[in-house]
Amino acid sequence: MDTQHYLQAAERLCAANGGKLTELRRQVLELVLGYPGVVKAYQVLADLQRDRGAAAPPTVYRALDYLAQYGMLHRVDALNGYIVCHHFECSHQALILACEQCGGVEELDADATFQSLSQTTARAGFVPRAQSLVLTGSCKHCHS
Amino acid sequence: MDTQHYLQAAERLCAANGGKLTELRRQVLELVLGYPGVVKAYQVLADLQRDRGAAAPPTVYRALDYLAQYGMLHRVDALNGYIVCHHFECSHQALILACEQCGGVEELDADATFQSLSQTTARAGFVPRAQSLVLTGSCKHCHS
DNA sequence: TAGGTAATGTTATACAGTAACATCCGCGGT
DNA sequence: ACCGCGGATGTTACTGTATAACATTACCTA
Repeated sequence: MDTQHYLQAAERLCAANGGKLTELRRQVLELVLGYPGVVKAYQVLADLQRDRGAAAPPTVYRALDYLAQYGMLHRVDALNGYIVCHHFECSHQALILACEQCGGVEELDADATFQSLSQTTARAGFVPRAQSLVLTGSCKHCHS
Repeated sequence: MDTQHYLQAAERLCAANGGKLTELRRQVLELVLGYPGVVKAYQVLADLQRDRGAAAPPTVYRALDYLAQYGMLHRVDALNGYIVCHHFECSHQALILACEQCGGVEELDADATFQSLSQTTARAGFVPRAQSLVLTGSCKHCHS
């Protein structure tokens, strides 16, 4: 999916949730799209300051939170960063593989895994919130 | 396992890895043990300052890192905190269930789950590092 | 056009983590 | 006993991450 179609799909997703892909959100989404892997909030902030002259942390955090809330981005806790989700239109659970060596990130569909996890946690009476699972490790290019 | 036996086991674990459960590390471990769920580094720092008069962030982070390195604690990225592992003596993968409502944390053994995850990631050529998986959601006392 | 709501701007600050270097302390070798 | 070494801790200062609180704007609608 190229950037144009991606952004159109993002607009539809926002609209479907009663919101809008505002100029700021679109700009932030494009910035994150421009990075191959995980991006930090303050990197986006710096880019934003370069592009539009002024921006403060809340500005970028609000946009990132919004985009993550509806699945266009995934927050990667282990890395304090964000990655683009390239298939938010299909309902899915994401399994994010973050390489500790090269910083690269890959996303797998993990509906089946999530099912099996849910069964495990059900025995403890625990209901997991739909979310992204993150594994750190080494990717195929990096493991020695 | 009561605190006395737990600390003795911790001492053994440190020794087995060529280290020591120093006074500072023991103190930090006891502090974390005193909390029912997840604890933040700066909470431990405050406790430490109360108990011994002075302490700076590196002091507590070094101790926490050491304890987590050998499995006495687990770091919970999603919450920027740490929890005690009550069964570090059995080799295991931890599956941590963190309740978003009450802040409570439960830990399950997840060797089987980790196996299945590894199989999934192997198809992408990815080798996950042994680590703790964290799921957020709602525990049996809290889901409405 | 007044009033409400969502979004954004602004300031300040809280919270999290680490770099760099100084000091101490226990221990093996002589 | 003394030296020298390495691990652990202390200290200072800083960088990075995130949010609270409030002001302002933009836009829709009654």
